[in-house]
Amino acid sequence: MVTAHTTERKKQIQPVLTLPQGLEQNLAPVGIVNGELVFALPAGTSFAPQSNSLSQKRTSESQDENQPYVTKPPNAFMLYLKEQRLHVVAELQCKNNAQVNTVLGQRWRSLSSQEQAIYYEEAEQLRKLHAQQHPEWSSVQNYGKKRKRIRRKYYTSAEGLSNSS
DNA sequence: TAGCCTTTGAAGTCA
DNA sequence: TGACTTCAAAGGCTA
Repeated sequence: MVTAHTTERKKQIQPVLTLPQGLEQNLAPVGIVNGELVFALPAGTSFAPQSNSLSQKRTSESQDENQPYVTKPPNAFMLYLKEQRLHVVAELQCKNNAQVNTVLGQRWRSLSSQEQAIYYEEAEQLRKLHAQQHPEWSSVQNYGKKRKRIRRKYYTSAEGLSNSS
């Protein structure tokens, strides 16, 4: 199931879960969850969250253990980071994420509670959706796997098609 | 090439 | 119940 943001919001938020090209147009909405259209993926089809090559890699690693890797749902600040990172990178002319994230942390704290509430609400919906999709999942399952990761800076649409869900 | 840096928040464990 | 730990994103940097 994939949630698409179709409702108007005070602040435009890009979809956190981005479908590979060509797949989105083949989907039909199957319902509405929290005011958002929910799509069902075709049988045997999975997708990867945007820029989630790492998750895809983790999935393949975990498949050795017959345990599909389920990524932790992002919190409100993570959603804010994802949305604003490119703006700050362009603004600062700096791709150092440690520095960029420091700036975004400061900006996050300077946001009004109303502005932050948009992201909290978004994160809450993603948590609920995640809980529906993976009712048995616990964040503890991912402990100890982060530092075993193999990082790849880029991913292809083909990679994005083969993530677990 | 694996892991750190850097941020906030969620969620889990433990005393 | 509070303190603590780990992971979520992300790409440059370091050993």
